[in-house]
Amino acid sequence: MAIPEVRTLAERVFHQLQDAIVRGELAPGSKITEPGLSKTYGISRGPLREAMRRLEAHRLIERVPHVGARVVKLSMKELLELFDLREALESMAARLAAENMSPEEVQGLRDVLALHEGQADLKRGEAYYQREGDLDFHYCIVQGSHNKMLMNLLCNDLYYLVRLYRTQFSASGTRPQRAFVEHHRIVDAIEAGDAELAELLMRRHVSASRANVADRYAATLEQTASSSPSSLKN
Amino acid sequence: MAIPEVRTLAERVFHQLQDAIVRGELAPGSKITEPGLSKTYGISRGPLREAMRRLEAHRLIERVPHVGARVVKLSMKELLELFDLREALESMAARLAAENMSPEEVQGLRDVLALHEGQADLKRGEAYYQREGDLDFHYCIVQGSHNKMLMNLLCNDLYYLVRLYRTQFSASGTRPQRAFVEHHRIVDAIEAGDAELAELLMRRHVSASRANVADRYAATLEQTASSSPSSLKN
DNA sequence: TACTTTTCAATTGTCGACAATTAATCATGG
DNA sequence: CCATGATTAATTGTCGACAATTGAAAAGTA
Repeated sequence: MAIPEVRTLAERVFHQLQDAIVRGELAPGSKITEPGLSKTYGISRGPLREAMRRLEAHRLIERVPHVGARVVKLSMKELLELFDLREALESMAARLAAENMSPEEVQGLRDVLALHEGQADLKRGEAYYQREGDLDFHYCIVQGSHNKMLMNLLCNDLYYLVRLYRTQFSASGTRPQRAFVEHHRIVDAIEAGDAELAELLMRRHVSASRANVADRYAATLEQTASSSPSSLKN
Repeated sequence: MAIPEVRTLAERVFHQLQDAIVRGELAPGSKITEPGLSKTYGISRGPLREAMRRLEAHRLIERVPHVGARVVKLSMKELLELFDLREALESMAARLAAENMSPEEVQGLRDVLALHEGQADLKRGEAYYQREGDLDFHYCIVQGSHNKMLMNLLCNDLYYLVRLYRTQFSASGTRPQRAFVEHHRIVDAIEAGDAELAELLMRRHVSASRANVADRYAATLEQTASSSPSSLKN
């Protein structure tokens, strides 16, 4: 993930915390105290609080005045809502990408797909890495939309939330082959400049991914019916 | 606008600054210094910096490390991008609203429309207040989607940007009657539970609004062709 | 005069200390 | 034994001071 070079402590610790939360090193719902983090990262509370304010704006932590901050804990309901958002936004991105991407950019997309194809573990079920790759694919398309607002929204604001949900539900649930074919078809549509088709295919792609997550979650619910269904609340 | 009761200085000054920027009291592109604001609002730089970090995350100001912060200055390109976002998101909201709104909520929508209808200046061209009302209408529909992610995104993150653009381009350009009819038709579709139609109508509504803004801007551009076309850059 | 270098004032970044609020502990009474 | 209220420890909110960086004014040289 390569945290970019930063020039201030507040910025550095922001990225560090963001990463720690997304990776699950800071447990969801766990309380984070300023003196604690201050000691952990070796900085004073000033820049730390600034970093926390940014995390709060990005919805990675939740703060209550005079009480404290917690790593956001998510419900399946919200995860599905997030998928709905992505469906609306990424299908739009695909449409714009089909209209605006240059041949060079399309070639870049093809390269990304080829890279994934070479990934050995992709054909099998695991494919944790594929999740990254999958995201990179979506990343490229969003970039190809040439819509800065959309790029900021999806790649800066929502991206880390998506990764966080993924970690918290440990639902690296994949459907690699299927998704792979869909990716190819989407690129085909973009290359052909068929905006309408690209939009439709991306909408279906995200929707299918959502359904897949929902199904897997339902399955794990039944499996652990006896244990605490903690993720149900909210 | 009634700034909500806040329990900390940082939060209060955040809302104050947000309001000042959106209202145009802080000129777009103008540099804002911490000692200056600190004096203006009578607080120390600590909470002020936290407020600024939140404003930065909401894209109302832009910061450069060790240099300073400026009120965001916008281009017509970005405004149109923002409309594209709203088209995708609000049409989705309308669809969900048609599926999820209770009869009571629909009645609330009708009340909002009736309120606007009573507004005298609405029939004439000016109707600055209508913009507020128009937004309230959209607000209600977003709330009716019952999708918290969407509500946060549109009503907390993007709402102030929309208002800011509106102020900076002083494009209170309205098409009241037209928009009014469209609003009514959208509510009709929602009440009928016709999700598909509600989505389509909202999409057209936002799109028409976007076209209206673009046209007006093009007109003012031709009018002031001799003067400095400052809003063009970027 | 034009250009480089140096100085310097102003702003931002960071820190430690103090005040205010909270929630947890403990004591007290029913 | 439980409930209620006071006390206290810990955390958050706020502040002022100091260090670091920047941009511009001033001085010097060709």
